[in-house]
Amino acid sequence: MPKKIKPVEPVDLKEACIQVARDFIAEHGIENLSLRDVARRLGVSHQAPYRHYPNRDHLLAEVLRRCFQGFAMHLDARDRLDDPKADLQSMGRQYLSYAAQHPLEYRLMFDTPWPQAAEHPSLLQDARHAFDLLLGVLRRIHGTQASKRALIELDALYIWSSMHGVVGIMQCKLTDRLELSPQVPDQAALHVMQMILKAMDSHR
Amino acid sequence: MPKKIKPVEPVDLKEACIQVARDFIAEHGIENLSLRDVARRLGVSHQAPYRHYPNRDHLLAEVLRRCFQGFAMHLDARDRLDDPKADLQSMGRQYLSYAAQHPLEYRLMFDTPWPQAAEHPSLLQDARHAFDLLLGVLRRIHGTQASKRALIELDALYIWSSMHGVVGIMQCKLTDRLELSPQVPDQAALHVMQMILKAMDSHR
DNA sequence: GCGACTTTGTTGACAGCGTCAACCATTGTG
DNA sequence: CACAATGGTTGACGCTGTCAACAAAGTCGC
Repeated sequence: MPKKIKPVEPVDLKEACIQVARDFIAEHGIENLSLRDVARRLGVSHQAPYRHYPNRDHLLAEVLRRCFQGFAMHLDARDRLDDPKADLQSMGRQYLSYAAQHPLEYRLMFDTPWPQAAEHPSLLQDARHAFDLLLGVLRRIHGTQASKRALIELDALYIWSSMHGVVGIMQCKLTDRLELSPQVPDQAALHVMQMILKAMDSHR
Repeated sequence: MPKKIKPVEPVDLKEACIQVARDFIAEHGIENLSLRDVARRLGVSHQAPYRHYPNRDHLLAEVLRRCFQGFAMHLDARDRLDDPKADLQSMGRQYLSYAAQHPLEYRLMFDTPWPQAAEHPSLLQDARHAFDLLLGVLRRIHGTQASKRALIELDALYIWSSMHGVVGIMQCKLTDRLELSPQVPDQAALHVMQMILKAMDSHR
């Protein structure tokens, strides 16, 4: 399977590596990705990518960054609604649809130990940008007073946690294996969103 | 570092492999664990473990199973309280303390792609047992009528999701990197538990 | 124009990995 | 005693990431 040679003569090998790596990960997940395979698919020697990335992790970090950009764009492309709580729901649905459409990228972003993040500040920045989208919606709900800042961040972490958790549980198909009631898996994500809104409603 | 030879002559190499693997994972995480290293630490040839495990994943599955057993025991060792909601909180705290004390095992159980679960039914069984502890507490809250079964399972998934999510976010130290308000990281887990209880309180 | 230097890519090596195959030692059991 | 099973060893294979040396081509100072 990894023999699919693509004898391109890329204008920019650096960029081509990222693209090939993204495609591979989207199809087969990150675990079996190797730099040598990337090189092979580009019809280039196994060391060529090393001219552009000091090591595997740096390529990974760049791929990860692109994923976060795509993720943020996906969230941004939601149906925007005037009512902030309705907008939060819309964002939640969009979060779920991203996870459903790009399960492997999702896992890469949120379930894979990051390559020494300190060494990749721009990665951090793009991740932060995605998080800011959530903070933005919450600011519309709670207001922008400085006193609310901590509350907003706590709610953001809570919402993110819950959504991330349910996606993770759905993705590893644990639901199948725990012998739950038949309708439960389908409803789980929705239920989580309802619970989040309930908890938000009873806010001080 | 992996040169630490331990020339034991174990009564049971099969068991010793598990123990060494567990120790290694608890100390260095799973990513760098290799069967050859396990063998080396046991002062045994690199193929010896293959007499007892057909491949790497089968050893991993066994390690994972032990982790779930330990995890369930930890949850079971909580302060048991008569009030079911207080007991749920107690369980939540215990969940957090497990994650704090055994971060690498925790990640192994919940953030690592499982070795083809279908092939390891006993692993599934032990994971299920841990989940049952949560279901048990929720049954004390919601009652045991059959009509409540789906609701209980949905709540269980929700609670698990939220707790798992916040642990994951705390563990990958994202909180440090998102430039949150200083007090937020400390309060995050607590806040999530409060939100869970709020959502549960406003139940139909 | 030309040498020096940089950029980009190639080839070849090395050690570590999981795994397969063949072989050896011990230990019951018929 | 023969024999098979059990548990361990040695050696190989192809894969990986990475290091080192080298080659070709472009770029700059003079």
